[in-house]
Amino acid sequence: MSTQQASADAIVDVRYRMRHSAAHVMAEAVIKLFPEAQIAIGPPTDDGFYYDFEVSRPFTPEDLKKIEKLMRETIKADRPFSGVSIDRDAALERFSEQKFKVELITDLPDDEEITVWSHQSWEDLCAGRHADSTGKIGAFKLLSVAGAYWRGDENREMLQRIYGTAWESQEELDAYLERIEEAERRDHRRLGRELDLFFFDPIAPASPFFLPKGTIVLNELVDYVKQLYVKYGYQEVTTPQIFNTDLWKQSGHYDNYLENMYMMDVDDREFGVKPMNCPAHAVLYAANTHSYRELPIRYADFGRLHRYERSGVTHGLMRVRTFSQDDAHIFATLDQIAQEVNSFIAMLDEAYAVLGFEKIRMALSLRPEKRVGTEEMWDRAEAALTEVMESTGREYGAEEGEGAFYGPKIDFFVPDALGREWQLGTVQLDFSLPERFDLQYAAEDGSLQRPVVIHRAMLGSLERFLGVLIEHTAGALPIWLSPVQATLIPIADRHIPFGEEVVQKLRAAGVRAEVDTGSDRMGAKIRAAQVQKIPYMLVVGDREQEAGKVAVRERSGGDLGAMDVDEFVTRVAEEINTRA
RNA sequence: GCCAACGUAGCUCAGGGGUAGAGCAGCUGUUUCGUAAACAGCAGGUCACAGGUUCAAAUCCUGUCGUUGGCUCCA
Repeated sequence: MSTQQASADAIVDVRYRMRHSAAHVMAEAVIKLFPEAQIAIGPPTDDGFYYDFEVSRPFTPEDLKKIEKLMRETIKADRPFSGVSIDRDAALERFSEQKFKVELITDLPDDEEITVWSHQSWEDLCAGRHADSTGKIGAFKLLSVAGAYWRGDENREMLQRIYGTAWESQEELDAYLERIEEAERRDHRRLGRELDLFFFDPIAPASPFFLPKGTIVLNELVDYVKQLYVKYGYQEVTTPQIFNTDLWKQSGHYDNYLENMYMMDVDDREFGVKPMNCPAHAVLYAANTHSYRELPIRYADFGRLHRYERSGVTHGLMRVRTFSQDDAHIFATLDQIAQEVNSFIAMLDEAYAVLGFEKIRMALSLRPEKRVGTEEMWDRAEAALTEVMESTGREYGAEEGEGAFYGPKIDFFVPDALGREWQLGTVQLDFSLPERFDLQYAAEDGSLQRPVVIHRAMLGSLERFLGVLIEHTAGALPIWLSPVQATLIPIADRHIPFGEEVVQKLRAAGVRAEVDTGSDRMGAKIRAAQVQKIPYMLVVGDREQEAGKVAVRERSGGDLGAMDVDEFVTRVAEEINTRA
């Protein structure tokens, strides 16, 4: 282990202990104020801590202030932490008034050591790792109250969770709070409005309306994906939006996904709006006979999907009720799985590199308890995916039991501005769909064989992808995705005709450009363009007009000086075409 | 779906039982300006929706819808 790594781990450990200790001190304060409170658990988190309580009424902001005050007293008193091991009966006795602790103790395995950690004025059932004393807790702040189910089970008690954050020093705490504020400035919902990309209206809850500018971005993304599809051998198809429920019964969605579907009765028959493309692609495949020579067949579909999501789970563009994906289904032989997944990951890497996504987490999800298919199929499929993952030479997590019931999968996660992870890409093997739709191909020996289906999406939901992209770039999208790529800023009205000429040249070269003809001063026009994150601002005044040039300013603030109009047109068109 | 908070002009927000406010954006006029905000005027709201209390409700109460932060879910 490197020295650098060791010191990073040390910081993580110090923070873990400090935050874990802060949780204890907070519980002590809550019990002082609410003696009847039932306490649940209070662990440290990535940047803070929380503790769950069952109380007669929800906490108010005033309560948080009082709790903070009591916590400061305990921290100031600098009470030492110590842990002791006790036996089960003693533990049950000691926490007999605390039903959640009793439940925890009862559920601990027989050979598990039971410890109690105390900082003198308070003690808690706890596995430990604490600061030496309460004085080591540093700068902290209570952030919010939220409901949380006991043991994460929606059928159990709803508890009140208090979230807090704690850092070694006030400076660190301030820096953390500043990071949160910066993340809020990057919030895609806020930028989506400011940049005129999209908005939401209660008339269609959790369903975005894309304005012309937002639609340009989506279309550019799709155009790019289609370009990759040519290179990687995909065929685009177009399928219906609404299907008779016979399809959903055959695919299994009627039994397993009905609560997420929009259903309707027409002509005394029941129809469902598609939440996924796969059944339609199975119908497409089954419409013809297929030879092994044709495989793999890759059907791509940008069709719009609708999924009813429970109220309370939707979030801006990240989780919506209607969206489209760069979805495709690959019909292949078992032997082709590895190469197909490999090829998909190569394409995904290519796209993510172009889009500037670096922090990707990959997770391999393996067979769940409830599943279809034979053990041999699962063995082969998991082996194929594992082999592919290993061959990438990159880190990935293998998660037992997290696979879909129809096959194992690899998911690709990218964080948003606040560090919350969203699944974008996915590649999933499916043994169920080919069975349900009796899909076949003629093998080399003339026998009829069952293909495997690979579900895969690279960007995933285009809406979610755009949301993450906006947060990553703080709205300064790469030039090829920018709705307006260059804006002409005439210094006085007499320069507008020249500006229009330049814009015509830019547009002829495929550049999205416009003239700011308003009566604002140049400074205000520049500011407006900066706020809109337009990549290039082209100032034209007497000097430029006379010389047939434009004064080029980049949104980064860089001044490239005066350039010949043709030179700039060539340069910017090149930049756009290469997706630089 | 659950817990909580919030919903006032296009946006960001103030007001909090007695005739609806600001900034920005918009429109009009003046200004024609050299790299992040010229000046003036005008217009803009069933205070989410529906009930209730009251002489009087944006304000208090109830419900509904929506949004936000969590939880659960995420084939």
